[in-house]
Amino acid sequence: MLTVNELAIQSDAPAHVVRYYVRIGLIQPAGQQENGYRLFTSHDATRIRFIRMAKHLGFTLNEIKQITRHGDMGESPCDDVRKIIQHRIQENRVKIEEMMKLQARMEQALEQWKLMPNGIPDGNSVCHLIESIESNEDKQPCHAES
Amino acid sequence: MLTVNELAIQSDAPAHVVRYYVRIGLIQPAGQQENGYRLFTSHDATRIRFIRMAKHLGFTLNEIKQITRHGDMGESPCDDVRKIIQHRIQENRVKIEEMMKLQARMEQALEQWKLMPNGIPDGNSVCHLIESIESNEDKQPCHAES
DNA sequence: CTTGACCTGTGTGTAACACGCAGGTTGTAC
DNA sequence: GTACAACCTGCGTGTTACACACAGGTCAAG
Repeated sequence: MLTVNELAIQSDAPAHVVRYYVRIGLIQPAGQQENGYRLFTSHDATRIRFIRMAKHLGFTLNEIKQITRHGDMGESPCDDVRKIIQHRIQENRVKIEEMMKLQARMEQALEQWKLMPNGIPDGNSVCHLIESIESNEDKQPCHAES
Repeated sequence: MLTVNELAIQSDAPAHVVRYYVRIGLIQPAGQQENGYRLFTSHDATRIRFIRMAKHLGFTLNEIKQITRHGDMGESPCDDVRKIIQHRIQENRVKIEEMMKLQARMEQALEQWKLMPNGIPDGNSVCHLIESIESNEDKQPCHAES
């Protein structure tokens, strides 16, 4: 039987992360010491390593919870796993594109600002650097911000 | 004097976003109706448009708060603005790289799983698809997850 | 016995909203 | 003049995956 800290070492995860996983019900302690300390088995270390691998692959903790729940009930989670990651690939592609657009905007702004002096704000303007950018992008009615 | 909804229309931002900005103190109502409805001026509409522009450039709301605070005290925020965006460009570059690595991991996993059947979990394994990935990456002691 | 280092569970903070609630307001139909 | 529906109000809470703080418990050294 392992305490939180021992489990953290066994599973190669920070102790506060182990506590968090316990708190949200991703892992359950097998028992309890008389002083309230939670006790775990080496099976939980395996479980935590699984969680970390799944996270590394882009699964959220909620999805991992569903997957382990399925697993614990003897059902195969593999179909869900395939579906989720397909969806996540699409999502991520969009996010990356947005972040690259943001990157371009930021770099362009910084370049443009090199030639501009610092201004002192008045009632009409807060920061003329930022205000000088605005309508470079075409404004469609959709909301496509980061 | 404008109500929240009118201000939202004037500034081209969703009303719930306007309410949020009020809540965190990014904008303050100029007055109040006797029924508790908050009232704003057209100056606040300009302020909100500024906030949205700054956000579009990658500034966080906290940073924008600092910037507007500086501006309201008559100090030039321009130096901070330049520094922040330089830092943000570095940060964002790292994030994009991480997300592209994640993308590669996900795509590679999905490809690899095409040849694998769905398994039924037993006591040792939750999902053999996920477990089949693990040690492709070299494990450095640093934590380089998303 | 006391000191100090470490460990424990739990509460709260993070970013930027989204959503829901109970109640207030406005417009129209009757 | 009132009934009803649609809309609007402020505010509380939920979201993600932790990080940090806190007050107290535990253990070995001196």
